Parts: sequence; C-alpha cells; structure tokens
Amino acid sequence: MVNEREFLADYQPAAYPAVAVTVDIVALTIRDGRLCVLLVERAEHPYAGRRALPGGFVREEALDGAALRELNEETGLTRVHLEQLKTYGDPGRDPRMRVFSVAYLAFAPLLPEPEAGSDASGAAWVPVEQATGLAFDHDTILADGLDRARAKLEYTPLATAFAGDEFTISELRQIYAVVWGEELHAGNFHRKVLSVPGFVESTGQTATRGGERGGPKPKLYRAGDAKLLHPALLRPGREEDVR
Amino acid sequence: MVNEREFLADYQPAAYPAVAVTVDIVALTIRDGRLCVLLVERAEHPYAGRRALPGGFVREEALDGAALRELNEETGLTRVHLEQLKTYGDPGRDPRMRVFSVAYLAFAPLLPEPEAGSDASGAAWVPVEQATGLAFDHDTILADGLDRARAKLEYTPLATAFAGDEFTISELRQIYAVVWGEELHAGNFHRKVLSVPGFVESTGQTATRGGERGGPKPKLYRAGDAKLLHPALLRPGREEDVR
DNA sequence: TAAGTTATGCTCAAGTCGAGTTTTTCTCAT
DNA sequence: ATGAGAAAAACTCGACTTGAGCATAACTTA
Repeated sequence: MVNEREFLADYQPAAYPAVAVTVDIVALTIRDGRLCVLLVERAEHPYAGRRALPGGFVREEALDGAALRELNEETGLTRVHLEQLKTYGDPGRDPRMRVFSVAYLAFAPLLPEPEAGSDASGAAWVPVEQATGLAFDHDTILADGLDRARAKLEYTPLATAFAGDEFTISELRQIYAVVWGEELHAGNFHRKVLSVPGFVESTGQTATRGGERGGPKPKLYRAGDAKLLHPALLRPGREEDVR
Repeated sequence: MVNEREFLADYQPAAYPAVAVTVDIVALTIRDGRLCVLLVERAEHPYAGRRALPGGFVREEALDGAALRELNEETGLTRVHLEQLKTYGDPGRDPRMRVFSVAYLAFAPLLPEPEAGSDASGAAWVPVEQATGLAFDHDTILADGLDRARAKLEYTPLATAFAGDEFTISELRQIYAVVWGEELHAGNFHRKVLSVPGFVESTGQTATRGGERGGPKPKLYRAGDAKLLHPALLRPGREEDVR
C-alpha cells in the first residue's frame, strides 16, 4: 500500500492541488533600547491593511537566497545574520490556496535605515510588544522567532550581530537585557563575557567619551571568532524550568 | 517596485512553475547498541534502487500530521517524538520539479518492529555510519538531523524517548554514549541525572536481575515531567569550541 | 566458590555563579 | 569649580557544579 501511494505521488504530482511556497522574515533589531521587528502593511487581500511580516513567493532560487532578497528589498540590508526558523503549512493558513511559508530569522545591527524606502509598502520597525494582530499566522511565527532569538543569545555570540563593528561590554549587556527583558548584573556579565573564549576580542581602543550620564571611557571590543559560547551565558530566573 | 512584485506574486500564483512539498523523516532508534536511522529503498526514478529517508508528498493535512502519517506507514509507530528539523528547497535537488522538503526528526524507542512490513518498500533500520550515498540531498538532511539530535540530548530529556517506559540509569547512559559516540563517567552521570529536577522519577522498583555480566539489580526509573534539563548535561570534550 | 562486572555513593580539587563591594573615571547640574 | 550621581572594571566570598577517582556491595558467569 505504501508503494502504491508512493507510486502515485511520484508520478502524478500534477494531480495534487496547486501549492505555493513563500518565505517570511522575522527581522529583529534594537532601536531606542527596545526590541523591534520589521513589519509591512498589506495593501491587498487577504488581510488588506493588516500588518504582516515581510516576505514573498520563492522564485527559482535557494530558500536562503529568497529570504535575503526579500529582506534586502525591504531594508536594503545585505550583510545580516539570517537563519531558517521553521516552516508553517497548516491548510487554511492562507485563504487563497495552500501556502507553505518557510520562516527566517534575521538579526540586524542598529538601524541601518530608520524606515524602508519610506515610500509604498510602509515597512517599519515596530517594538515587538506592539506587534500583535498580524496577518495570517504571523503572530505565531513572530512568537516562535522571539523564542529562538532569546534562546540563541544564550549559547551563541549572536548578540554581537545586533551591535556595530565595535562595541562596549555595556552595550552588549544592554542587548541581552533588551532581548531577554531583564537586567543583568553588570559585574558578572563583564567577567563572563571576557572569560568565554572567542566571544569578544579587544580592539585596544576606548570610547571617546564616557556614558551619557557619567562613568569612565569604556574599552571597545569587536566580535570574536567563536560560533558557540562555552560555557553558555545562561538566562537568569529559569530556576523553575519549563515543565 | 516592491509593490509591483508583491502584487504580481499575490494575484498570479499560477504563473509560477509548479512546486511540490514533501516531508522527509530522519527517524532514529538504537538497536544493538548502535544508532540507527530508518531508510527505504527507492523503487522508482529518480534514484531508483538508492536508499532514501522515508517521506512523501504532503496532502490536505498539517505538516506535522503528514510526517506522522508517513512514519506510521513505514513503521506502524504512532507515539513517537516528532519535531520539525529544517526545510530544504534548493532548485535542482529533485530532477523532476521544484520540490521543497520539510524534514522531520523522530526518536523511536527501542525497535517497535525489527523491519517494516517486511514486504515491499524494504524499510530498514541502518546504522548511521553505514547510511551514506542516499538519494537526493538526504545525506545532508541526515547529517543535520544527527547534529540536532546530539545537541538536543544536552538540554532536553529527549534521551528518554529512546528508552522504554521504564529504564535504568545505565540504559539511559548507554543511549547518551551511543548517540554521542563516547563513553560517559558512570558515577558522574548517575549523580547528574538524579540531580536535574524532572529528568527522571523513580518507580520504586528494581530490575528483576542484574546486568548481563554481573552487578546488583539496578533501580528503575521513568521519564520525568521536565521539558528542559537545567542545568544541562554537557557533552564532554567540547573544550576547544566550534570556531 | 572465585573472578569479573556493575550500580550507587563518596571525596576532593578546580571551576563557575550570583550577589555584593570597591575604586576610579566620567558627565551633568549647580 | 565642584559635588552628586553613574558607570566601567576589578575583586571577594560563599554556594554550587564538575570531572576524576575511589569504595562498597550486589550480582553474574565460569
């Protein structure tokens, strides 16, 4: 019976209803100390007028390429960290037809451009807590993306993708604080970051001035060559683990 | 320009070349102390005669449902841990047409059935080190699945999905050893497993007899209610981290 | 009954973590 | 200019966690 099915499936693909594959992108950045996601406003039905994650149909290109192209079209960004998140394909998630969406997660350094072309589509960076009521199942996709982003900060040096080429330990700590939504002990964070091999490397320079509200000139660092943090930087307050 | 493209994409999906979506499953189990993956032999072109991961076209069903159905068709398994792995969609990965494959990772307890129906398709559990030269890009998918499985053992109680309902700490340790490919310190493993909240819970029973080659009757445990291990069970020998 | 194997627990030194403190260098407002 | 407040960086200390070994007792097979 399995063979019959396979046979049919292999040789009569046209017998199946038409399907489409899109990529949708959860692009995150930090603006004004807040975690923001890139959203577009839909001009067409379905969900006309609703905000949605940027994305579009996959052409004759690789999936990663499609995601990069879409993101570039909306933001002009080209050198971003992009990784596949998950694929969503429930029947009915798009009222037009069966649409499978391969979601991607992107980490953008501090605002490459405030707004997209400022023209048409109205792409905008929206604080994640205000990004609700999105089109399709994009609320779910965004939630999954945030979960993944928060988890990845723990064991990868991904936070450096949110920072510029050079950054201070405090700036890095602020990134963690904003993404995780909780303050971190400055001293311990400092010790930890410097002790994890390959996380950051010193530039030998210091910032030209201290913080906004005082303090000495901090040293500058750039991202190291580690792909994984070991030991990991664990999120505080996870004692009573997810059961 | 972006709008034009979106407009076209939204309203003329039929203008795009036909695409298909399949699920492919990396189903892992442990047989005779070896990590094995479920493979089928392809009867049809392309790659006729080559071994491949089990899978098939997605019907009018959810992706998770399609994966479960395919796995069930091959093994009869119904209560397995199944999770989405990654989606593969390079143009040309299937010579017939544009095929996107949503790969799933499954963890099966010790051999539900030695072989599939033993009839047709010739589904078989193959030691992973012998599972090479697979059809399509299945070598890559398998490698990604193994990476994911090994990583997940560290911070989730997934290893219990490889064990039966009741198991001994030593059996659990063997699962880790087989999947990771390295022996673990018995005493430390024992201490660690019992100290992580929710990992395992005692049944109060002990096995009816000791090990094959001697030793006291071990206590029996069942899986606990934790979804994440905290602190994690780190793989040894990862000092010089992935750079 | 002897020899070998295993489950389980204990010890100890090294390492890590969270929390708090100290010193010093800045910025800002007076 | 000067004092108050803030932040960078470094240090301390006690509580845990880890890796490596050792110890003991309970079993199996020969």
